Parts: sequence; C-alpha cells; structure tokens
Amino acid sequence: MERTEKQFRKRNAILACLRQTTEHPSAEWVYSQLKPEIADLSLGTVYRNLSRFKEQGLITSLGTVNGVERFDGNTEPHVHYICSGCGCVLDLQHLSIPQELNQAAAADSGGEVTGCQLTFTGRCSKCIQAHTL
Amino acid sequence: MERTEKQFRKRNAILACLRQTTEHPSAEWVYSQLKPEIADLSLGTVYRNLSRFKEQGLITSLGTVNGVERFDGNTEPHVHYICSGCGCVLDLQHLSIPQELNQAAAADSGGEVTGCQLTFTGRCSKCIQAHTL
DNA sequence: TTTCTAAATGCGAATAATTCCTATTGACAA
DNA sequence: TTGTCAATAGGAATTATTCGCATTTAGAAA
Repeated sequence: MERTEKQFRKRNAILACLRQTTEHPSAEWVYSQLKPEIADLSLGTVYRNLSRFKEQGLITSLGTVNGVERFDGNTEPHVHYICSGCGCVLDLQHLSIPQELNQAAAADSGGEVTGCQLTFTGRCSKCIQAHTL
Repeated sequence: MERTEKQFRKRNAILACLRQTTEHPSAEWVYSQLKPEIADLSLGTVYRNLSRFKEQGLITSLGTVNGVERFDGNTEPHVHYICSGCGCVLDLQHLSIPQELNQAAAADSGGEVTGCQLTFTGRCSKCIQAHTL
C-alpha cells in the first residue's frame, strides 16, 4: 500500500485537492495549488486526471467560465451561482433541485437523463460592493 | 431603410439565422449556413456579432458543448436537454423553471440574480437507438 | 458633388485552453 | 533479472476564439 500510495500520489493529490476546496477550480488552479508541494507535477497530468475523474463520475464539470472549464469535487446534486463579474462560483446551500423533474425531463426529451444542472448568474455581493465604491 | 438594410445585412442575417433555428447553433454552424448566400461573409463577423447580441441580451449562450460555445436565439427562459452522445440540444417544452427560485437564489447568494439555466444531460433517443443497433 | 467621420467588415495573425505524442519512470509479476 | 503495463513529464500540436489593421460604406457636413 505504500507502493500504491506512491504510484497514485499525484492522482490522489489532484482528487484530494478537488474534494477539499469549495472554489470550483480550473485545471490551472489545481496545478498551481499542488505544484509547490509536488515539484515535478505537470499540467498535462492535471488535465488527464481531471478528465478521467469526470468520466468516472468522481467529479463533475460546471462547464466553462470565461473560457476555462471549472470542476466540482462535490458530486451531490446542488445549485450553483456564478458571478458574471469575477467568475467566482458559489454553492447555493438552501436551494435544491426538484428531483421529480428528472422523470419529466426524460419523458419530454424522449431520451435518458443522467444529470441535471441548475445555475443562477448575476453579480455577487463583492462585485456589487466593488462597483459601488 | 434600403440603406440600413444593406449596412446591417450581415448582422441581420446572423440574428435571423439564430431566430429561425432550434439548433442552438455554434458560430461555425451559423457561418456555414449563411456563407452560401452571403459569399463575402467572414467568420470573424459572425463571432463579433454573436458576442454583441449576447451582451445586448438579444440572444443567450448555453455554454460550451464539446468545447464550442452554443447560442440560443430564443431568450424566453426555458429548459434545455443536452445529449452527451451527439451534442444536440433540445428545448424541453413541457418543463419550466420555477420563477420563485430567483428570489431565493438572490437571498442565498447575497448578490443579484440576472439569469438562470436549468439543463438536463443524458443520451438522446437517437443515440440510444444508434447504440442499440 | 466632395469631403469627413464612424461603424461594419474581411482577412490573417495572435492567443490561450486543451489535447496529443513520445520517451521515461516505477510497480509488479514471472 | 527481465518483461509488461500504467502513470507521468515535457513539449509540440490543435483549435476555438479574439485581435489588429486596412478597407468599405453610410450618412452628415461643407
């Protein structure tokens, strides 16, 4: 197990990074976080593993914000808020996605439904304040 | 008006293209649709105008599907279904976004809410059928 | 008409996020 | 020790999108 620890050291670090933050980070962000402690980490590895995690369902993608893809280590269905000013992403803890919609969506689309995303956009409080100053 | 017609001929054609289709197209798609009838249309003009329309609120963006941005000429709030197989986008006509959520989202985020997107993902009926064959 | 200005565009270069390719390394089995 | 296979580094390649600049055109002014 010491061996597998070493074998998957980078992979584990990348996943752990996603799990520990609420930043909904980009590949670059993960890279810049881990690089100091893992000197020989390469950006390609971050991309490769994020893509693998995504297809394994270990993480999800929020889509792109300002042209860069953002990931979420929390796979529980929840609602997002994306600020059009600074690009930050918040979890809206007090809102939930009505689960009965999934069946309705499957019926309406005629296909199968595997995921659902509810996202609000607007200017966050920080951006409003900064603009007001 | 004949003059303005000519002056904005390409711009109008691009907007009309978005309005007339339910394809939720990309810039390239719009370009390839219009190019035959407007021989001297350039892709840059399509990008430039789509971006302008978006910031004017005349169209909306769905975000990217397989790395390319997709647009919607229908600005009425409605629910989308994106197929992870072929990348097609459907409008779910029989579902609606609970409008009372906007206030709750504003309260929960602490900022202001200007938009909301509800998107389902899965494999569309065509892709299921193709896979079954 | 002639001239001027500003907006719209074409076209090709530039940018930047992401993916791809190849050599290398390390883990494990035989 | 040898062989195999997965994981990775590093940099090149790809590609959607944006930018810069010269050109055209509409409409106003002279």
